[in-house]
Amino acid sequence: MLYLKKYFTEGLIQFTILLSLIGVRLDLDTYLNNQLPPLREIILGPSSAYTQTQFHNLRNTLDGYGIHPKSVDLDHFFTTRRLLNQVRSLDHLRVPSTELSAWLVHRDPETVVSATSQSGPSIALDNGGSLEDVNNSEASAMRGAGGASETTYSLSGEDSLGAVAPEDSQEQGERESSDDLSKEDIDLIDILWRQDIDLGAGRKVFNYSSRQKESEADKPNEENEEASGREEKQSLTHVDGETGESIPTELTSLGAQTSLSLQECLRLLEATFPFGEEPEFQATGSTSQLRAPTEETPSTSQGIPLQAPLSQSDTPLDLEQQWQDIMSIMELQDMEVNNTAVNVSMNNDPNNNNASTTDSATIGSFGLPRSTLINQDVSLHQASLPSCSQDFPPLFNPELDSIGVQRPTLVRLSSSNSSNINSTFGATNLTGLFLPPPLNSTTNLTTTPVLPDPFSSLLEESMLDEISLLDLAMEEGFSQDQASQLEDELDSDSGLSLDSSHSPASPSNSDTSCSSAASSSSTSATFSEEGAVGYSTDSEAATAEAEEGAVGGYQPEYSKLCRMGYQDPSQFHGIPQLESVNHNHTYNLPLASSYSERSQLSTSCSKKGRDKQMQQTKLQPPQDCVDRQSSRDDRRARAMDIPFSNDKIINLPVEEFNELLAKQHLNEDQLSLIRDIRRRGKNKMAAQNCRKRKLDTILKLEEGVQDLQREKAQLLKEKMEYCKCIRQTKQKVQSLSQELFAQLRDEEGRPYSASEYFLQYGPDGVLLMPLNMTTEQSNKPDKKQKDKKK
DNA sequence: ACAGAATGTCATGCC
DNA sequence: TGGGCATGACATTCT
Repeated sequence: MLYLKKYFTEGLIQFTILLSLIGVRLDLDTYLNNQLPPLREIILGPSSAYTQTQFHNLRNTLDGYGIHPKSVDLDHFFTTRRLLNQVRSLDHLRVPSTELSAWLVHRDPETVVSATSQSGPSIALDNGGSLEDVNNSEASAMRGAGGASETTYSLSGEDSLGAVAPEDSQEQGERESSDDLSKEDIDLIDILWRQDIDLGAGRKVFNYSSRQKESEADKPNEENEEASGREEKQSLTHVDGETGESIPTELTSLGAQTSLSLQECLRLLEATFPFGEEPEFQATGSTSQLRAPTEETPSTSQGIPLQAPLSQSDTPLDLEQQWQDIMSIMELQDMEVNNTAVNVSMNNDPNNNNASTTDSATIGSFGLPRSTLINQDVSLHQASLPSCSQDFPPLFNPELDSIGVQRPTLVRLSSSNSSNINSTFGATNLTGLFLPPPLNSTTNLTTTPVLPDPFSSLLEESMLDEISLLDLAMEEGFSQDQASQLEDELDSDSGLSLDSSHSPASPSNSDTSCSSAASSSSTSATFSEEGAVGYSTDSEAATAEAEEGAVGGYQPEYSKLCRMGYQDPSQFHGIPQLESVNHNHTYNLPLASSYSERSQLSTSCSKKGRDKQMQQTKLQPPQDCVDRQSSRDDRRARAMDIPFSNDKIINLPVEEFNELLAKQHLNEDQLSLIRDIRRRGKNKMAAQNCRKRKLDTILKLEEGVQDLQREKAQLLKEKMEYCKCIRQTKQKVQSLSQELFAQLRDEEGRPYSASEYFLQYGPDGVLLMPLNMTTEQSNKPDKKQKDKKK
């Protein structure tokens, strides 16, 4: 009797709620018409997840507000429960409907007993009809204004779910084959419809719904479900008109539809599916379950009804119910279901991220702060899916998606009770999305370990990457500048900052140009400069060229090279290579040419040098700067009246030089001077070449240093990338390990304690090892071996 | 006047 | 052995 009282009281409360809803009805329609489409688009989206969410919300709202007692849902609900029990007996299936019934369990802790009866409520409302006579109860509900009574039923059902055992015992009589049950349900529904008609309710709806049942095979409306939503709504409204109760009617219809869908779903589960692996189920999750039936049922206007609840889902009652739903789910369904959730998330098509986004968006549509929403999601997730702490990571991690396929296997390994029906799980997730923060806080009370927020994890990872790079750079002893430099080098292929002027290209050419300008009398175009005059001879010219070509990078600064003023700067054309070897070796030049050019080009006459030169050459000051510009050997040669040019003296081959000397009758001093001039000249050129080579060597070394630095930078970059990759891999492995561990269940379906067990990876796969067990003992039978994920 | 670079010269060693 | 080259060291020159 206590139960009856409770149910009755509750029925009254719900009835009141329905009345209030009636008053709002018009607004509701408007709201639906105007805002549903956008909401739909925002919340639902194109994916199956959309339907899930919608249906879920609908279900919630229906439970809270509006499953009309008239609806056959009640009857079907009981059937559903019965089916559920059967399914449970199969020990590998979790029926989503269970969740539905569970919603109100917590809401009315007292009614826990309810399990004892679904009939209880019916009796209370309906004048104590037999508990099993759902029809009567429903009829009474109709009379009473329906929604309340229906809700009561649902409550009872939930209660029953909460206490499965009693429920089972009471419903044993009702248990029959699924086929029989369906027929029976139809009959009951017809009875209810008749009663409703008597009450003024339109027969259309009932017939329609009944038709739905009868024509489960017909699926014409499946796809039209959304499109026809409004039409259906209209029809529903029309029915309401008949009854005179517009809203109730609609609600009733909704409830009926929902119930039908649930029943059908159950039937489908039992009859059609082996309860193991219906792809659609796994793919769509709980919602898919719910949705599938609805689609099959031609009738209904799920679209609209669903939407209506969505719009109203903000109400505390819905939230509370959702919360209760989650709680009940948590109680009723273990981690196994959670595992299925993973599948759901994994199977949510390639748009896992989108799915998550959609969820958040949906939440946002309900006016909840986004941040809160996310947290909410997390907390809910934790609350409802304590063992699924790692569900989201795969959801967001594309790499983990591949794992999802194998998850079912893992689940099976972990627990024999695992069910392939993920609907419950999915529903849980969805429900969680809509839970308000306060509820979440309470949720956390029941949660186990804190689960990582998927978004935060993503951000964390990305941030870690950046930070790690910096850390790595710091570890390498890189300063900011070096780091930035590294960045630049990494970005640009031309990391070499060497001055192009350092290029060792064709020094001989430069020499040539310079020399040609410097000495008109030089016999060799390749090396006519005074210092190089010696190479101007045929035999030596080639040698000189080759030698200088090998030297290559000698590049004194232009100003310095030309400071002697013999060469016309314009001839260098700014070519760095040409700047080499511009020294004034006038002593090699013929006096005439030397003098002439000096007079033209030389502008600077150092008094000191002039004096020195004058002293050395003993020339008279009046001979001006020409003498000053001349080299000492030139002056000496002039002073000694040497008949040859220094150029010839220096550059002639030994044989020719000797012949030349032999032809000329020179005294000892002259011969000595000529030999010294030749020696010094050659030594001068040798010195220049030597310096060139030295400079070239330096430049090459510098270039080598640059190359090494560049190579170092590249290696460092690679190292950083590898470190990053390793770090990411470690994180993934860790997350996967946690996820896997969280999904593991012992024989009793309980999760393993992280303080007692750990996962060990080996060539044969993943092993669950006790912490106190050493690696050596790892081969003992008690450990469980898992398939490798990857 | 001085520093520093460029250049020239010498001495030396080597081929 | 002498010529030539390379190079270090020093001196000179120049800026």
